[in-house]
Formats: sequence, C-alpha cells, structure tokens
Amino acid sequence: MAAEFASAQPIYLQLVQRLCGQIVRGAYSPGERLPSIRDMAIEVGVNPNTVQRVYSELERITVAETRRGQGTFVTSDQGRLRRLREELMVSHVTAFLHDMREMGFTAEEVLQCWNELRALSLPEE
Amino acid sequence: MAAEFASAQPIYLQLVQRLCGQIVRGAYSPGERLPSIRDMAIEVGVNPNTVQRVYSELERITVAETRRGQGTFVTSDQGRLRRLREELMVSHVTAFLHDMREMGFTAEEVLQCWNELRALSLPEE
Amino acid sequence: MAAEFASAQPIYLQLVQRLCGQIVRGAYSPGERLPSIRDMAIEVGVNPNTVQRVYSELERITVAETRRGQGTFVTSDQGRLRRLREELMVSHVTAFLHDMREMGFTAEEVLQCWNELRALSLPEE
Amino acid sequence: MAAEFASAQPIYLQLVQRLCGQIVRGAYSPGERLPSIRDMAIEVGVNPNTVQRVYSELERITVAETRRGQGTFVTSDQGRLRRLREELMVSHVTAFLHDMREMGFTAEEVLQCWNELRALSLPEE
DNA sequence: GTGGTCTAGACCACC
DNA sequence: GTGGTCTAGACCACG
Repeated sequence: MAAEFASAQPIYLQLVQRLCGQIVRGAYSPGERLPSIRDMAIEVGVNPNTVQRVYSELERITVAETRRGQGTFVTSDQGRLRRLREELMVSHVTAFLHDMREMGFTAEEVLQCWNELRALSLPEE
Repeated sequence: MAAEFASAQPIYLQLVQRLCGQIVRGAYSPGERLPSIRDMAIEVGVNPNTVQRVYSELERITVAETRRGQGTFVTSDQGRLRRLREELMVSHVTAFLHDMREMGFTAEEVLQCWNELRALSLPEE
Repeated sequence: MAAEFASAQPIYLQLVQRLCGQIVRGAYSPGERLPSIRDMAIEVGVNPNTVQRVYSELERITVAETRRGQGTFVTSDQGRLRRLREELMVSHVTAFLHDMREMGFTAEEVLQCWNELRALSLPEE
Repeated sequence: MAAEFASAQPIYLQLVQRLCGQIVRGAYSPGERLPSIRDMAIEVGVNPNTVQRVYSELERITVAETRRGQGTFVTSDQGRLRRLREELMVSHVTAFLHDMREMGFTAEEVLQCWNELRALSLPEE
C-alpha cells in the first residue's frame, strides 16, 4: 500500500505532515503507539532511515515521544495536541491567505471557487 | 531591498510564484517588459543565475517571453493571463481544501479561523 | 516514585552512576544488602533486566558482589570504596576541566559561575 | 588528522559540542564560513552524512546558518554567541555540581582536587 | 562547487 | 523486538 510522494517537498516532511494530520484528527489517540519504524517503512514504502527521521521530528516538536526499546508513542499531553491542531490550522490558513492576497484575489472570488471545488472534490465530507 | 527567502522552497520557485502573483493581479500589464535579469537580481538580492531560471520557467509556462537583446516581456495574450489566474486560484484552493480535510477540520472551523486572521493580517485589503 | 531518565545516556549507566554516588556518600554502608532486582526495578520504575545489568556492572567494577540466593551486597572492602570515591572525583573533575578548557573559559569565570549556581541550586548542602 | 571519538556519546553530538566550543572560544569568528561538509568530513574522518547532521543541529540551535549553495556560516549574531557561551558554561557547571553533590563531595574536596589536577593536566593554560 | 535527501545495509544498546 | 547511529554511495537542486 505504498503511497506516492509526488510533491517537491522532501518525503520526510510530507510524512511528518501526514502523521500530524492523522494525529490531529484522531486517527491515533493520545498515548497510542505508532507503528515501529520498520513497519511504517514497509507500510509507506520508504527506507527505515527516512521514517526514523520522521519520528525524530515528531519528537522534536513534542508531538510524539519514544521509549527506549519499546517504540514511539503519540504524546499523551492532550493540551499539546489541541495546540497542535490550532497551530496547523492557523499556519495553513495564514499561508493560504497570504498566497491569495499576493495574487490579488478577492475574498468573494476565493469563496466562490471554494464552494465549487468543495462540491466537486469533497463529496464524501 | 533584498527580500527574505526563508521558506524551505527553492528561491527560484518562490520568485516564480511571486511574479505570477504580481502579473496576475496586474502589477505588470500584459506585454510589459520585466526588469532585466541583472536588475531583478539586484532588486531581490539573489544570484542572476536564479533570475535566469525564473524567467525560463515563466517562459515555459507561457506567461512571459524573451526577445533576444530586448528583454523578457509578460505575455500579451490576455486569455492566457486570465487562464493563469484561474489556474492559480484553483490549484491553491484545491491544495488548501485537501490539507484541511486531511486534518479533519470542518468548513465552519476553517471559515472562522479565516475571518479572524483576515481581520488581523490583511487590514489593507 | 519512578525517577526520570531524560538524559541521552543509557538508563543503566545513569543508575550505575547514581548507585555509585549513593554508596560513596554512605547512603549504603559497606557490606549492606542492596534491594532485590525486582524491588529496585519497581522503586525506580525500570525493567528488571536493566537493574540486572546495573548490578552486573557494579560487580564488574568490584563495588558490589552478589551471593547466590541471598542478593547483591555493597563490597565490604572499605579501601575499595575509598578508592572508588577518589576515582569518581578525579574522573569528573578531569572531564570538567577538559570541557572548560575546550571552550576557553578561565578559572575565574568558572569559579564565579560555580558560586552563583551553588547558592541557587544547592541550598540544602 | 582524524580525531578519535572514544566517548559513548554519538559522534555527531561530540562534534556539535566541539564546534560549539571552538565557536565560543573564538576559533571561528562570527559570520565565518565553516568548512564544507565534505571537507569537514575528511578532516575529522567521518562520513559526510554525519557532518551534515552536525551542521543541521548547529542551525537548529541558531549557532550557524546555511546559505544554499554557498556553505554553512557561524551566526553573525554576536548576542547569540554570547548567550551560547553562557549557556554552555552554566549547563556544564550545573551538571558538574549535580554529580558532585550526588556523590556527597564537599566543595573543599572538589576545589582541592581541582587545584591538583589543574597543575598537572593544564600546564599550558 | 554547495547543502539536502534518500537508500541500502550494517551494528549497537536497550528492553 | 525496539529505536539510534553510522557508513557508503547515489542523486538532486541550487548558486
């Protein structure tokens, strides 16, 4: 079930973002154990070293913590997870607004485009 | 007036995006001459090679064209510019929707965040 | 009363150092029985295997000895304990001097910093 | 001139510490360019990947910064360097005091040992 | 030339 | 079994 990593962004960052997303939307519970580095590597079809880097990064931003010989776990600090969710939303929305402004789009245009696209590409929501 | 290029994205892509934005919102008119590579390089504080690559990229996507010995000009094909504008908006909104969905945000949350941030960071709009 | 083992150093080495410290400053008397592996494991909140390794290490450096079926005991060789104390101090001070020199600190600076920190963090001494 | 990395600590952390020390004591000036990853790797006899990690870490703690395609430079923020010097000293002295206390050494003992060792091992200072 | 990423495969310490 | 480090060597994008 190897996923694709088409974006120009490094794989490890894409993975970090994906995992943050999954954690933030509850696909992993607070304190839950993530797949082992080797398993995750197989699952997403990348080298274990790359997953290692991803997990290190998650630990660095205190979203996960590793216990020696036991595995890597989502932080059980629910406040941290709430803040992460907020941070992710704010940063994405900020970047989006910045881009839109840079291209001189009006809020009305963007909202209209949004509504059209949401109907098309997110019917399952 | 050297700008910052803090993002992890390559400088030349950041410049391409910025120029596309300026063109699309009319800071450069159709057919208008862009600054020379050297001037642009000085203006934004990067290596002329980088600007060279930017202009090549703009040409590749038929947003600008270079005339030997005369310089690089925004395309005068206004239809192309209209399409570019549309493309940029659609691609950005699509990516944005994708990210938001991946993190399990609801449309209401996003809109609320949007409104808060717009008030704060885009007062000049 | 699980302790924290935040350092990058292996838990078992941290425990060895802590026990050496306790032995050397007399928290355990010469010949005194150390807690059983299981009790110690519970007390400090680590895996019994880890304590097993700690006790082996203490035995290797002839600071403790285990008697089959009876437990692990601090050596009753008081000369050994005196030497251990000396060794520990010398090695720590040596390493400290080395680090300070490597960073170009003068003795005066270090002593001043020492005095400030001692007042702050070691009031109970 | 390959150095040895005997300590149990990872090579990359030893290198980070060594470089911090060199920077802090002025072996590298603020804003000075560090050797390229490949050169440094040869110089210290490790793999370029390891040096890469070292430089990333230096950047993470804002002690160095990398400029794309140009190299890695000591930060020119002299305030940062002063703070780094202070941080390094405080953290080392704190750890030292902690260890000494854990082993029940008195300040007098430590100072005496210090003076003896300083005379022996640091005559060049 | 520079730094950045990725893979493959190894070895280690820890639990 | 787990994560952590290191090497070797490759490829890429950038300046």
